[in-house]
Amino acid sequence: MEPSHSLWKWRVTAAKEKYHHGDLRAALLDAALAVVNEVGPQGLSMREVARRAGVSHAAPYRHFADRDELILAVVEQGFNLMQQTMQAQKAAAPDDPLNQFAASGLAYVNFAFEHPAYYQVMFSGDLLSSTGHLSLRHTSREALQEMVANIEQCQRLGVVRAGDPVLQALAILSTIHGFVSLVNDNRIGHLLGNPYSLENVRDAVLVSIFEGLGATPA
Amino acid sequence: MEPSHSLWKWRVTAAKEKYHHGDLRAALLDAALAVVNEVGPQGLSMREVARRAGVSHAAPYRHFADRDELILAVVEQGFNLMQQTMQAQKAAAPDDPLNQFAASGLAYVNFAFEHPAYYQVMFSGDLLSSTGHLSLRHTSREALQEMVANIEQCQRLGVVRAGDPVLQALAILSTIHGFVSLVNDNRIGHLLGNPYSLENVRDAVLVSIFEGLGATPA
DNA sequence: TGTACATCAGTGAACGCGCGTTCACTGATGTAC
DNA sequence: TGTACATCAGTGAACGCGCGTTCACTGATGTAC
Repeated sequence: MEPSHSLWKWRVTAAKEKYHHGDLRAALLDAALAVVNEVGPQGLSMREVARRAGVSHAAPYRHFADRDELILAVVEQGFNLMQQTMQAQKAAAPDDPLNQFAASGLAYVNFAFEHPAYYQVMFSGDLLSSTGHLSLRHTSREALQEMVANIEQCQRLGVVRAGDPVLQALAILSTIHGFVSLVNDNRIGHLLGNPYSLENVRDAVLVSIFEGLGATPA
Repeated sequence: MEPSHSLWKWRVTAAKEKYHHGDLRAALLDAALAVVNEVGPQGLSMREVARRAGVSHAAPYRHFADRDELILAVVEQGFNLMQQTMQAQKAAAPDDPLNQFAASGLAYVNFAFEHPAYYQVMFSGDLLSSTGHLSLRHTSREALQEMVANIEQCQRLGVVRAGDPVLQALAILSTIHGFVSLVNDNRIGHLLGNPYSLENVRDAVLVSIFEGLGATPA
C-alpha cells in the first residue's frame, strides 16, 4: 500500500514531522508577520515567533543572531515589497509627473493597508534596540528624497503649488502616516460612523492631499 | 541647637524620610510622565514608576488598583490639561470662526509638543489592556465632533471649501497625528536636514492644512 | 552501492531578568476619651 | 493634655509569568571513499 518513492515520505513529513525544516528562516519571517497581525507589534517575541513556526524557542537562533536581526529582516523584506509594488503601480499609471506622483501616494497607502503588519514593523519605532535603529535611517531618508524630487518636477511643470518641496513632502508624509496609524490602531472605526467605508475614507484623504498641493491636472 | 518646632522636622524628612508620603498619588503620576519622557511609553511599568517616586514597588497599589488604572489616570489628567489649554488659546484668538479653528489646531499641536509624554500616553494605543481601552472611546470621539462642528461653521460662512466635514476633519486629524508621531519618535531630525527648526516645520504643516481646506481668511 | 564521518539544524533544560500582583507586616497619624 | 486604639499608607518577601539568550545534546543530511 505504502508508496515507496521518497516524495511520499517528504509530503507526509513536510509540515510537522521533519526534523530539518527546509526553510525555517522564511517560515519565521511569515510567523513574525502573523504574530503582528494577531497581537500587534508588541507581541513580537522570539519565543512567540518560534511557537507559531512550530519549532523550539531556540531554533530561531540558528538563523538570526538576536531579536533585532529578526525584526530587521522583516523590515528589509517589507521595504523590498513596498518598493516593488510602488514601482509596479507607477509603471501602470499615465506617464505625466502628477499622475506618477499620485500613483506613488496611492501605492504607499495601499501597501500600508494590504500589509499592515509589515507597515507596523517598519515604522513602529520602539521595536528595535537603539543600535538596531541606526540601520534604518538610510532607508526612510531615501523615500523622502524621492518624494521631494517628484514634487520638484511637478512644480517645474506648474501642476503643483510653489513652495519648499521638503516641507510639502513632510506634510504629505505626516498625513499618510497619521491616517495609516489611526487605521491600524483601529481608531477609525469608532471615530467615524457606519456610512464610511475604508476606501471611501482613504480616497478622501488622498484627495485632500492633492488639494493641499493645489494640484491642477494637466 | 536643634529647633524644636515641628516644621523643622517636617522639612528635613519631607523629601525622603517620611514614612507617609503626603501625596503619593500625584507623585506617581509625575513619575509616570518622567518615565515616558526618558524611556518612552513602553517603559511605563508599575515598578519603574514606583522606583522614580522613591517608594517600594507595592506602594502604588494603595492608590491604583492596577496598571490600567494608573495609565488611565495619566490619560485623564492629560485630557484635562489639553482641553484647558485649548480653551485658553481659543479665548485669546480673534472671534471669527476660521481664527478660532486655527487656534484649536495650533493649540493641539503645541500641546503635543509641550507635553509629549502626555500625548504619547494618551494616543499610544498599546499601553492599555483591551478592557482599559474601552473607557477612552468616548473622549476621542468628542474631540472629532467638535472639530466637525467648527468646519461646518466655516463652510456656512464660505471661508472653507465645501465637502463632507467629517472627512475633512479626519484628514486634518491624520496630518496632525502623523506629524506629532514623527516628531515624538525622533524621526524628523534625520529625515530633514539642519536648516529646519521645529517651529519652522510645524508652521509649514499647519499652513498646508489650511491650504488643503481652501481656507480664505475673512 | 554502501559505509564512516563531518556538518549542520533543531531540541530542551537552564540562566537571569523585569514584570504585575498579593500578602502579612509595620510604622505613622488622627481620634475618642 | 495625655493615652489607647483604630485606621491607613508604605514595606519587603514571595508568587508565577514570559522573555532573551546560552549550551550541551541529538537527529538528519550530504559527502568522501
